[in-house]
Amino acid sequence: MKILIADDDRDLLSLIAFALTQAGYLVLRAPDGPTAIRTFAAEAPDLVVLDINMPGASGFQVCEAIRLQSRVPIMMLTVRGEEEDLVRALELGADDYLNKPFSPRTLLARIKALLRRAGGEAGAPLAVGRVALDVDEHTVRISDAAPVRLTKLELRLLQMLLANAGRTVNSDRLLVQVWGHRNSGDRQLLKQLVHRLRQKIEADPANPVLLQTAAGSGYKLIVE
Amino acid sequence: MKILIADDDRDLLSLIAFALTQAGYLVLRAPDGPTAIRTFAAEAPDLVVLDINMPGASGFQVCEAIRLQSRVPIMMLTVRGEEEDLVRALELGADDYLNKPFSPRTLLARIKALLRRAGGEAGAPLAVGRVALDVDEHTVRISDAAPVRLTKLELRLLQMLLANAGRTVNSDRLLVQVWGHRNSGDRQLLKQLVHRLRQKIEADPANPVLLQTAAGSGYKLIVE
DNA sequence: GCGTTTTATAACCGTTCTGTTACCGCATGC
DNA sequence: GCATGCGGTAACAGAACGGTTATAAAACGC
Repeated sequence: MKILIADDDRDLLSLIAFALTQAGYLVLRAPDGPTAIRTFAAEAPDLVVLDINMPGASGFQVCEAIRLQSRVPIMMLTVRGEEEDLVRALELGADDYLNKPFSPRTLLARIKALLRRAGGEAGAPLAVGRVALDVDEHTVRISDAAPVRLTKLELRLLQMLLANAGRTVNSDRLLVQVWGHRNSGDRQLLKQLVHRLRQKIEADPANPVLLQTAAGSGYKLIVE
Repeated sequence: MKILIADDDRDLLSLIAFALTQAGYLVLRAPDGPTAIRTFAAEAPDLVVLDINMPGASGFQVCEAIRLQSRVPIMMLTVRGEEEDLVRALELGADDYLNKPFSPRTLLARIKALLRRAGGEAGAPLAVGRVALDVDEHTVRISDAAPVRLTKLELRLLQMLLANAGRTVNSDRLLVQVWGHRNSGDRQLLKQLVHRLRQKIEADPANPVLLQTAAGSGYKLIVE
């Protein structure tokens, strides 16, 4: 589980990072808004914690930017009493908020709750239906077949599709989440990667059952 | 074995340093928090002893800073009665504590115990399956073969793998845990170390059975 | 001090992965 | 018809990766 934390208070950032690392999460840090947006695109974390006051781009702007491309759970850090900020954050699509100051313990509890609510808090093997992904080992297992080894990019793509299992994921979003920086013109990369992934996970790659094309928009993973 | 001691009481520092040097350890001293953090980064000691009250940065802060990059054993020196401090220290990831005042003999005993159990991350046994690691002697024994001498780094790597026996350990994590500070670009170090370790513990180093490669992610130890 | 061991750095090689280019088939629309 | 856009496939070259060897630098033991 990857968690992105954006806060310009270095001490607080360290404290939070430490607490979450201890709890077994992989922590990504961002000291300001632009970095947060870039890191989000590059790493596709499973949850985002945003401070509202940050240099470069406020938590609001970051929240908005992220919501354009993802439904990842977002937690906002607010200052007690600033009711207006809170309302605005929730309107922009934040999922939860926490008043400063708070204890790491509280944050951890809320994060766990949020992840649970977001669906499938799984530790190592991320399994949905017939698809079981082992991120550590870089392998997938389809139904009861032998595990197949995946490359870094294949793994990322499958992670993204699995996180949105059953729903179509936009090609542009996949490009951003898998490669992190590419412009949307680079469709060929995705085409190739899908093709290579199908060779590995489909019984009949020419007639895909799991990884289906949504013509004109993107791809989706069928796991029933 | 390098031990870093951080304490602003010069007399106590000298006493401890003397006792540990006599016992055969290499002692690094730090009179304050920032120095401790800097020395840790530069020297990557095998154990850290921290006083809680120090100028510059408290033992808590130093502990936190170290834990962000390493799982090195940390012992905290506390004042009897300050229960809260103790709890906080352990929460921050300290491994043991000692109430002041204490005798050098007691400290030495506790340090030895800490170093002994430092191998396995959650107190894992030093012997798993066919691999038996003797941290004190710097040796491994595979099945019933003769014990093999290991260097410090080889030992550290094997400790980390053994602590996660059967599971893949990420290359970046290994770099951090074995060297303590390296950036992830330094793959060559790990490559070399794995190679040297295989020469020592594998029956056929060209076809490793115990220390296997997980392509794209890291290495794992197979102990069945 | 000296020689030995250990660790770091560099270079080379084969394999795998990734990005690129090209081509094919198909549907759409003029 | 033909041009165009889109998705799938094939082929290839450069990059990245892991293993190996060699050599330099640092640490260690005496």
